[in-house]
Amino acid sequence: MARLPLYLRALNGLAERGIATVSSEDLAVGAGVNSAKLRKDLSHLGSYGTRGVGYDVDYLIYQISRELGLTQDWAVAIVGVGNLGRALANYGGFVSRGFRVASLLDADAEVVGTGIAGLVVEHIDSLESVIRERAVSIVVIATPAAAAQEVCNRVTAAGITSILNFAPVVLTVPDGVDVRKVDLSIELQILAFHEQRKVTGGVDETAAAAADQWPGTVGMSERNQGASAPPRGGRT
Amino acid sequence: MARLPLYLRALNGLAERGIATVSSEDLAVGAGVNSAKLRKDLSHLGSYGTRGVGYDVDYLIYQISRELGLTQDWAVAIVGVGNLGRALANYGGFVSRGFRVASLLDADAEVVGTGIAGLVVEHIDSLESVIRERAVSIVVIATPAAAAQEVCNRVTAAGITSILNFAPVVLTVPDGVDVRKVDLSIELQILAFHEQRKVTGGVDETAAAAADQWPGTVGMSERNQGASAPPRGGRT
DNA sequence: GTACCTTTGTGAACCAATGCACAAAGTCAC
DNA sequence: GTGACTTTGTGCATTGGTTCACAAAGGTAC
Ligand SMILES: NC(=O)c1ccc[n+]([C@@H]2O[C@H](COP(=O)([O-])OP(=O)(O)OC[C@H]3O[C@@H](n4cnc5c(N)ncnc54)[C@H](O)[C@@H]3O)[C@@H](O)[C@H]2O)c1
Ligand SMILES: NC(=O)c1ccc[n+]([C@@H]2O[C@H](COP(=O)([O-])OP(=O)(O)OC[C@H]3O[C@@H](n4cnc5c(N)ncnc54)[C@H](O)[C@@H]3O)[C@@H](O)[C@H]2O)c1
Repeated sequence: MARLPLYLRALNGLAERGIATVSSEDLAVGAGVNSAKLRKDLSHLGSYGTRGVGYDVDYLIYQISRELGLTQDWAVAIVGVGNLGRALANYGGFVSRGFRVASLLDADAEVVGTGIAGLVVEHIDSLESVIRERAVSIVVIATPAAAAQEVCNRVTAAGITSILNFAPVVLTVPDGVDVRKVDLSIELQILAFHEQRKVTGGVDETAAAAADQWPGTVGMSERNQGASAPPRGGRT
Repeated sequence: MARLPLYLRALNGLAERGIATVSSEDLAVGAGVNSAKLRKDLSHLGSYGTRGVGYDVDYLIYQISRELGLTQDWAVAIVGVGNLGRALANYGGFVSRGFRVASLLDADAEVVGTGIAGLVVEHIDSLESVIRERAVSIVVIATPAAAAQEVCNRVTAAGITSILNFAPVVLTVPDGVDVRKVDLSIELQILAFHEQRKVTGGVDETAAAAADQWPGTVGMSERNQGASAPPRGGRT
């Protein structure tokens, strides 16, 4: 379940503050979810709670870590060492959670060879050998959008089945490969959407009126001009 | 709907390639969703398609942009100019989508005053005045976790109702405030979870065996050994 | 003008996830 | 030891979202 990391984060916070036991209710608040949902999620791992008392924090941390596979170290390679790649490389939050940055790779000769976060940036040509020799199992793609699919093809061909993609494109991958994407622009757009709703009290007031005046080239007048870029190829 | 930005991204890609019309089927592939879902989503905005032909790309871009509130400019302030804050400030993808970075703010005297992406980092003390004077409507929090709630309190008090949070904490906010969070560690943990499943063919093989040997303090002897580590500490 | 073909928009079935509510289980105080 | 209290684990109804499938709508060709 995708919420386990959230619980883990909350539990770690409790452990740091020296709290030994927590009820589903309190933990749910800390993780920002409903307590019934939390209990149901945890019950899928087994019966690790004690009725009348709650859950033992350390023990639950261990069980969730095990379930998530965090009891082992994962080698991660970051491809594309630009603004974002550098930030990721310097981020301490990965290492502390069992993710080890095993390699930084880039195509730019200016960047290759420079040192970042204790690593030397390697050339993208060595991608396959790095993956093989350092047992990399997760690849982070932080290249420009145009290069992402190409990088993706190479890493999947090299046997990688877990990819975290920051480039704003939908990656096409073989079956069995997991891709998770993070698109910050999309997050902002969703916020803007809600923000707009708050201001106008719904798009139906000012905007709907403006909806009809389409400033675009032709509108869809006579025959959708260039339109119908023959769907289905040039099948007509 | 949270998928509109995805469609918009795919549409922009089509527009750049000079494609004037697209069917729901093709667009769905480009956005990585089911075509029926896409049609249903779009029908919520109104009837903007043409049966037998599809959707006019430019017109649909306009309609979705309007729905998302992207026809106006949004002023964004980034609080916390560390590794991540700098990457965000340098990212061109925001500006091109109608988001303007109006201010960079930080608490560190070393950082305040330095120039990044054409802006000068300002001191966090001026947070409220910056928000007010530059009509900031969205705040991005990229501070360490410990400072996030405090920053959040201040910006909500200043009237902000849209926050994008990168710090790994659950923010508590007044009603009516939207918070979206991005936690990269969580993304990696989810990948690790699936990766582990692939390798072991389910946690029930090797791991379940290991489940009972809890290395924690007490170990739980007598009843239901592994399970139920004496909640409430080493209370025995 | 007519017949055919493509694609939309949507009713209806389906599925998964959510939340409620409560009995069972265990703790704590005395 | 006993009884009251707390909290888990889960059956069940509900909700929301996804997918199927198809009639209606419009375009294209001749
Ligand atoms: N910076 C951000 O805050 C941010 C936010 C959202 C999304 N993104 C996305 O993340 C990606 C990276 O952003 P960025 O700001 O770091 O861009 P950037 O241009 O600063 O960095 C991209 C890096 O990738 C390298 N690269 C290009 N082609 C490559 C290839 N084929 N193989 C390996 N490396 C290659 C470049 O040399 C460069 O160092 C982009 O797709 C961007 O849209 C970035
Ligand atoms: N760097 C990453 O790739 C990454 C990935 C995931 C999550 N995060 C999270 O994003 C946040 C920032 O990460 P980072 O790597 O940029 O950290 P960082 O330490 O490099 O930067 C944090 C910045 O915030 C400033 N700051 C501290 N307290 C402040 C306050 N009260 N007001 C304003 N500014 C303040 C600091 O001066 C510093 O410049 C952290 O919470 C981190 O967990 C970062």
